[in-house]
Amino acid sequence: AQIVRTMEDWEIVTECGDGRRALDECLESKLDLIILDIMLPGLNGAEILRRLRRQLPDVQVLVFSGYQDAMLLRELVEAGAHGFIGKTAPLSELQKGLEIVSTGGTYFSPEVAEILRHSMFNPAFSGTPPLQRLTAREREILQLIAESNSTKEIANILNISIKTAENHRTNLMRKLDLHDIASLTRFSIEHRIIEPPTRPHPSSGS
Amino acid sequence: AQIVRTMEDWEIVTECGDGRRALDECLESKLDLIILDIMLPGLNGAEILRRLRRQLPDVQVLVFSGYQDAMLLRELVEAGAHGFIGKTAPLSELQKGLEIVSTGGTYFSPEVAEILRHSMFNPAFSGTPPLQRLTAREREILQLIAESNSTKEIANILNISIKTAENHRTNLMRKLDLHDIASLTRFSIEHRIIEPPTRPHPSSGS
DNA sequence: CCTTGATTCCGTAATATCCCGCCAAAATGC
DNA sequence: GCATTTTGGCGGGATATTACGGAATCAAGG
Repeated sequence: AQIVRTMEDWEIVTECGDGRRALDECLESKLDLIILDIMLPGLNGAEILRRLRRQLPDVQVLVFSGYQDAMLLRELVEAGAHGFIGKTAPLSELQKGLEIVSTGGTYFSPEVAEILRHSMFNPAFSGTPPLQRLTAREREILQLIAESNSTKEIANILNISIKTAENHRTNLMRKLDLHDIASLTRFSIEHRIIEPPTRPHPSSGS
Repeated sequence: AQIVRTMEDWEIVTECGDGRRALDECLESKLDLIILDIMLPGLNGAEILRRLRRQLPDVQVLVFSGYQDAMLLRELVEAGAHGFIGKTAPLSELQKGLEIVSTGGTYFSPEVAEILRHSMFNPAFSGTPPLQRLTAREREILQLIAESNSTKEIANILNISIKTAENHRTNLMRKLDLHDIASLTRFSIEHRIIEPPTRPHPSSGS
């Protein structure tokens, strides 16, 4: 996650690869604008966004991601993103997005906006997706499970008791109707809670 | 899996969506040529190929798949595939492949052959990949684990005792240096042992 | 202000499963 | 024959999973 402060010029303040740390950094230092990279281990971008919104309702957030499917975009918009830039977008778009978002506007790159418009009138998106039925805490535990953390490790990471972590897992399993870790892992990949595993492909490199 | 018998004309004999059943069908009915679709639940195509080779060394196998990365192709060639056709290939290629393979030859579509040639001289492929260090049985158990089967269920599916299934799992976990189900699931997706989960994308359909 | 609802937190208990050692016999393949 | 694989067992600790109940917190809405 790259965190940018905008005073008179752009200045990179922090850059960290862990979701939970990124959230803490955002909350501590009072920023006006944040460029959020999703797909972070420990706590994914959409989750960071939801929490940021509650505690810092005024901060502007520009999401920066390599994936841009309709579900993910809707999730980010509902979580309060002010803009979205694909990782393949040219630098000019990033600059434009930064200017607009920093002045309180919203900016989505053209293709992204098109996807969002389509999804608005798609009945397939009318029902609340099962992922949204989970609480923030449950989504957090789900990601940690899919990242191979045991219940004890999760409890240590979140500073809660083992039993609490177990209860959260029980609840999210019931809500998702998934009752084993392999299913939760696949579900997390499907719904972009964790990074989709990519097979090493040496034939196209080096 | 589509199984085709070639007598004078092409005739579709069986079509089944389960890997283990497909293997049984192949072994029972004596075929000359098999079109094998990989990525089957229960037992993936590469695994079927390895076993087919042992019991039916003379059968011709044409692999039919949507994925065509270098690792997967090498795996299939080593397992004894006589040909490979991508799912996006035109019907003419399939026809050509069928003719060549049925007469004892080998056919790989042009792009696929190119990928294979490159991989031959790529040092990244020199070392034996960890997946190959597993035995056939261990790969089978690995897939079933990643498909959310419990140890008891695996034992029932394979008609072995629970303890045996546990031993296989223990051994494969040690060989892969992965010690939890979430890791095994992600590994199986990376290495195409199970279907890579794809997020439903309603904006492009119906 | 107070209540409601949701969320989060913590606990006990019981069962099932996982995961790890150790071991050994039968089948298979070279 | 010999190495590998596959099969099976005993024991035991750690963890997962479920079910039950209770209490503190917090964000609204009456």
